Amino acid sequence: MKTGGPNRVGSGAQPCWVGASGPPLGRDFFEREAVACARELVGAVFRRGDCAGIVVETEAYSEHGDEACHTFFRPSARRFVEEHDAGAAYVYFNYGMYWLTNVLIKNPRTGERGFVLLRALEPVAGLDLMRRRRGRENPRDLCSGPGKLSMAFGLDGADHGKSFVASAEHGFFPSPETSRLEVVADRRVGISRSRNHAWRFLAAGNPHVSVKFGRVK
DNA sequence: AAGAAGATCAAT
DNA sequence: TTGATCTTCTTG
Repeated sequence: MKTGGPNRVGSGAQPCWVGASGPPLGRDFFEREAVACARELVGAVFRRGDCAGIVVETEAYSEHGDEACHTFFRPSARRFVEEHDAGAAYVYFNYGMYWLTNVLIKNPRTGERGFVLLRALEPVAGLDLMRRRRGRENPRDLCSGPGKLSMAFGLDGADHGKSFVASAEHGFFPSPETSRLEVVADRRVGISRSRNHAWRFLAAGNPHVSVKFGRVK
């Protein structure tokens, strides 16, 4: 599919964007377990402004039984979980250089809470804007990592605390890819604690992931 | 006040 | 493999 801009298609109350096949994911999608949300977000379309991409890699972090989750060692993260609703953007600055983007997950029935880290997207709209923001040409260099995709989509501290439940500004949409893609689970990337959990989810064989399946040390 | 660690990236 | 770069949290 050739993409020049954010071609709005379809009609009616719910707009559909490039690659989207239905209404945006609502709050209830994020009111479940983080691991299930992370797995099922692979294949969805994320849109923000004129940019959009298919989610091809995510990671789940859980408040309980997971020492890699920020809530385990950051009081500010625990406060964030208390003060925000499911679907809120948790955007933080890492290594003094990059913003990383998460979605807050809260299950009101079980009380389980956690995050889904967006690790890689396959760009489908707004590529020229992404190229300008990233200073790179190759589509594979635009969103193939959590720092890269945040930069490509212009996500930063100003988005921290905003809701990712669909708005005029941004949202997640189901896409035909959701059912077409094969999703595989692997160990998470770049962490030192709780590395045993297979909570990284990838679109099998997709060239836009940050680290290929099986390549985590 | 100072130090260490950290969910990364790009160049060498 | 290494350097860049800085916020959050802990310790003294």
